[in-house]
Amino acid sequence: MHASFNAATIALSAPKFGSQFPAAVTGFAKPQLIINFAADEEIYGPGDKAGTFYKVAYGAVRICRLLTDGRRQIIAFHLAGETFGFEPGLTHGFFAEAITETGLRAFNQYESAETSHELLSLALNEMVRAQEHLLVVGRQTAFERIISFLLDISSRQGDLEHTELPMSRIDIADYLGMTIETVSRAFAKLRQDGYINLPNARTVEIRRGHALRDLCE
Amino acid sequence: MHASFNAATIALSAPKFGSQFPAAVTGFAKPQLIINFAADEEIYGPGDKAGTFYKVAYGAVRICRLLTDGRRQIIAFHLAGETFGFEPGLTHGFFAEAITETGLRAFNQYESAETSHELLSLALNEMVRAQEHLLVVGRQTAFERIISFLLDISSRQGDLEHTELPMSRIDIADYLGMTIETVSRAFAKLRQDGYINLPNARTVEIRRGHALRDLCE
DNA sequence: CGCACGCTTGAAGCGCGTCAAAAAAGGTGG
DNA sequence: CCACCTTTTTTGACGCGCTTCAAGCGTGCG
Repeated sequence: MHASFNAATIALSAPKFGSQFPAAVTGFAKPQLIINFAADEEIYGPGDKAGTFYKVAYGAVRICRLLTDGRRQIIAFHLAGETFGFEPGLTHGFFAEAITETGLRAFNQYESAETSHELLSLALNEMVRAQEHLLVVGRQTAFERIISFLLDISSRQGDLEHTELPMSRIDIADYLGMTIETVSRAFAKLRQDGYINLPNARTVEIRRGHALRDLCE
Repeated sequence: MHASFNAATIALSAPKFGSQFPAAVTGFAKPQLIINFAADEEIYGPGDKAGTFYKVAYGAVRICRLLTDGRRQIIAFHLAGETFGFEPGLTHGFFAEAITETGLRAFNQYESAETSHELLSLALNEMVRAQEHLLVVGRQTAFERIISFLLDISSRQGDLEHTELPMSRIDIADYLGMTIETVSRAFAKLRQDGYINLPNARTVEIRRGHALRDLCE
């Protein structure tokens, strides 16, 4: 909560960041302030002022939304190197929370016209990510969803054979629109069938990535 | 198929359109060419060259994606006045198809830097639409999904008490991640419980919109 | 150590999908 | 306008996949 407040404060009140944005987004920033969040700490929530976006320095972030009875849908996970936080209006409509201990670099969305094209590209990619996730959640079986998820995360981490899952089974379930029990059973089945190793609950070693790809098309 | 080819041709080879884009997007265009499509005609498909976006003059459009075994997910419906077609890469990743007889105005995405902000806004709105739809598909019951769908479509058409559905039950099912039978049963239940009238399969009269809103939160 | 929390596994129930067929709507030609 | 066909929608019966409920298991931390 405290660091969350700092995040907004720093990002919105430090005009000196302006000239660095274009370079920073592409990864060529000068040494820059990193805002740290503890596990499960809120980064922003519905109603909070928008206009800032974030690049994950380390850790992982979940974007989610709740129904009034507590049902939760995680819209996206963001890992190190990825960018999130853009919204069309003046305020956020979703929660962003640190999953593990996480560091973020903040950028002001309206600071520089030069970033507009870059920002458009990021927004479009995020749009497509959500759209493709719709296919997974809407039309794939529980088993296929887990496979899609594992292939997605492992490819984004760069190492197919050794994948660290920063998120809990509950997070995975709420991302894929299922329950933790079904998530767990799907993992167990994949291990039994020799597609993956599970040294522990948060580590996945994909053994037959190509075969897995075929299983969820 | 034939008109589909025309669409791409006209939009990409007519530089005279350039100066009109900013005004056109905001609805102040000079008289402009409308490309017509028959019902179920493809507007573009995966692999087709992107860089053009479209504003629906009349009719309705579905954006969808297929799994290899034929399962289909409709990502979005676009009604008269709405804009679609932006993609991050050089080629499209989805199908766009006319649902009914439809007329479109085409715009070149890269023609004018002035549209960049406007385009960003459109892309962000489309991103949020997809993200919110994820909550519906991932976490709501079949019954709630139908309610969300009806409220969404009717509000976009402007008239809550009299809503025309341009799309079939199959389209609705593929949009909400369910089957046509379940869609039909949900409609029947809503009618039995007095929430809606169904003069015919494509016309819905919402009788207790506020109560419906409460039912799906 | 022992409690707490996250994960796994089992058993039972239910919502939705599947299969099947009737009913309604739309389209065509006479 | 009606007869005939096709397509869409509705309705019913049944089965399965996933959720729910419940209990064990492993691991970390005070």
